[in-house]
Amino acid sequence: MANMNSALLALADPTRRAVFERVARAPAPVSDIAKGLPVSRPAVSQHLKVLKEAGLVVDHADGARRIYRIDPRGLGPLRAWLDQFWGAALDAFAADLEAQELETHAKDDKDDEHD
Amino acid sequence: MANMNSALLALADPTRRAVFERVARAPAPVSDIAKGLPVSRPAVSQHLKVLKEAGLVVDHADGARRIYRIDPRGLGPLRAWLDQFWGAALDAFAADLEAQELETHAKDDKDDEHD
DNA sequence: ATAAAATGTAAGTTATGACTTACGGTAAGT
DNA sequence: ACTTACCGTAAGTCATAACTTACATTTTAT
Repeated sequence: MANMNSALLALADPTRRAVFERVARAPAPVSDIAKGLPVSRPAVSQHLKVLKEAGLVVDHADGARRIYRIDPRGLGPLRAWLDQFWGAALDAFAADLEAQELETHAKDDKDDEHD
Repeated sequence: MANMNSALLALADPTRRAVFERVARAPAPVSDIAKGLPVSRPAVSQHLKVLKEAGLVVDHADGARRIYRIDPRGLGPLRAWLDQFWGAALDAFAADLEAQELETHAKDDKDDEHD
């Protein structure tokens, strides 16, 4: 998949996000990742599978172990989606909100309005 | 709340993300938002409540209606969290991955992983 | 005053997913 | 060859959350 939807779904779970952040700090085998987490090793394997299918991590064999590392490119679609609302929308929001609040106040304080 | 976790949780659901995108296009009352979606109006109300608690939308009364509009500032923590991995990590990833693949090739050519 | 419109919430149902233990397969050590 | 370590997956349990209908509240219109 590796689209914005799968990345969002993957990162929404706190445990899985902890796995992602751990892998982001340094590449590590599954057992090491599970060491610092309050869930079992198979649970970590399942989380890594979801992260991998979302394009957020990559793995490679190292003997009997599998080393997982972050793939920051998987965050690209999500970041692009966010930027849709971040730039111009932020400025527009401030102006719109202010104008809207002025209207609301004018309606609320109708006993105090003049002109 | 209005932290990164709540924003991520809120935007992970496709229906709720559709509500968010609809509100982002233009402020609208609940009924109008529900018009273009395949779920009931109360469902939209519940989604809007989650989005509001995550700081992603704001609402104000307009007679018997409530107008919802996007609050792009709610995306701030999420964006900041993403940038943790986006900048330097992206460059480091390319170099690390290349080096790692060289090691893998040098040791053995049994790489069977692909997207 | 009554009715209608717009919305939020309560209650109940159901699907999904996060977790566990158990098991099978592969690689390394003795 | 046998044992140990590392890992992925299957099966089953359980909590959560997304949805529905029903109801209560507030505002507007007749």
